[in-house]
Amino acid sequence: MRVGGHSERRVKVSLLEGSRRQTCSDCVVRGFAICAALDKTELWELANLSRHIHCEPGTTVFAQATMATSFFSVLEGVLRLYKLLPDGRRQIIGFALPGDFVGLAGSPQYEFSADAIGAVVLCQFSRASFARFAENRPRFLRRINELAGRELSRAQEHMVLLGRRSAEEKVASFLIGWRDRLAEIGSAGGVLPLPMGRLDIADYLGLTIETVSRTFTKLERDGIIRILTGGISLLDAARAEALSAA
Amino acid sequence: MRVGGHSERRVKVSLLEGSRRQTCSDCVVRGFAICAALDKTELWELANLSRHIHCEPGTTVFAQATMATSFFSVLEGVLRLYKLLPDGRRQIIGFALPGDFVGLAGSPQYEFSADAIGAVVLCQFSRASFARFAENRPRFLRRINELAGRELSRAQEHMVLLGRRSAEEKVASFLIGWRDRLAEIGSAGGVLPLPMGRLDIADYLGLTIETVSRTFTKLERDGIIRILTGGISLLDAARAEALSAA
DNA sequence: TCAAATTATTGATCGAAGTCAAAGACGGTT
DNA sequence: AACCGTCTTTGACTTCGATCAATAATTTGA
Repeated sequence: MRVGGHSERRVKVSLLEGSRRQTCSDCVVRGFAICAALDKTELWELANLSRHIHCEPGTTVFAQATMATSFFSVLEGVLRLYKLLPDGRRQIIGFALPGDFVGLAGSPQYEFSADAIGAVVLCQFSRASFARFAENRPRFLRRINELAGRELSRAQEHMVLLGRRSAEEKVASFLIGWRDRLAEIGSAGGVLPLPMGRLDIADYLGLTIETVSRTFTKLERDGIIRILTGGISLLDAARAEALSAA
Repeated sequence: MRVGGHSERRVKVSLLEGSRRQTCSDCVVRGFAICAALDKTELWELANLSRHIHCEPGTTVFAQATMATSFFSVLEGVLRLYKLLPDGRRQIIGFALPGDFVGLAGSPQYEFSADAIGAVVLCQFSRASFARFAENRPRFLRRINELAGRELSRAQEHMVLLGRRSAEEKVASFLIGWRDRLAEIGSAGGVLPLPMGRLDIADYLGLTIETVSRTFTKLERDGIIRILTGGISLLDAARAEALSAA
């Protein structure tokens, strides 16, 4: 039974149930995805290079060290992006949300793996045709730079978290960061859905599943969050932010 | 006195003593820096936007959260790039070597600080004029993408290191990675100069200075490295690589 | 609606890395 | 060459998070 008197049946939280469209011009992520930099004609051209794909929960979209033949833009759902060590240790390097562009790599192979958490819809481009399309479109190239810069900046913030923060700070930072990312893509507040499991959170934060679980429990005991099935509710955002900042 | 019978006076190792030129076309880093994508005319134009600056050891080139008015390309020496937490904890997110381009940020403020380790020569660009120069040069923009992608890929590898590797693996990975980066820019082998101090290494690896020192000593006891002042010699590269990979 | 499988929580114990403290080595200066 | 300040190494001890192990909650599927 849960500690702290919260043994009632947990409220179920779900996430990002959008409608599906088939044309780029009224795409769900049109405003903030890679294609935000394009005009109508270009959009139509790019549409002809793309196809939508639907992934079942748990599907691997692409695997580390395989040939990087495609790029993807997330339309719906969440991907976990991770790298594996030869002995099976896993580091999740990020979660991709609607609007995120995934698969850009320096090398001809993917440098990490990506799989679907829950159902996912992707916009797929062949690497070659995408590169050809981008080649002489400075506006588009600048847009790619912009997204890559944002990605890099997130990676740097994550290095600080992994290298220099305590377990409690890590979990609090994760919750605040997740909340902010959902807010960016326009998700409701109040309750925070966490579609990924504890193991994913652990592998994202460089912790074990037990430590994550204990830390969630501690945050709940301290009145900072309320644990729900499939998510949490942020009872004391200010305190969580304080933990997450310092 | 050193453990293991290595108490003789240590050999001093120094690094990257190149000659200085004032024109772009025979710049030391011409082959692999950002400007590798430019033709003669463009190079001349870009040269007019840049000035060389020399930094004393320890100088801060730019500080986190200040206005990002300039970009830099490293010509000689090494910069440490780091983020600070409010309470003073530091995470070094990378070392910038000759050819590296530094200061690209999503935001108008620098997202990390950079200071010189030893003497450093930089090629400085004003952000605004650099952006204007790049704006309509797809080749140049693609070059920026390429460098940013490499940077991102390094950051991802570093997240795995910080989140999922033991102290010994961290130190071994650092040494192998450093060796490979020096090799890329054409540095001699045999002895590996380490211009940064133990504290820098610790803050890069998410460890304390004591743990780094103990780990160096252990690697030396195990016959994998030999500790020299200002560097190490890799006695058993294969064993170090094994530690660093798995 | 119940049983099996999966995922999350909790407890007890262990160990890798951190902390505190002291000594040793090195580099610069006079 | 001797002194001073800084950086590095080593030792003793502590602690945070990992590991091992069991229980509880939730989901799935017949």
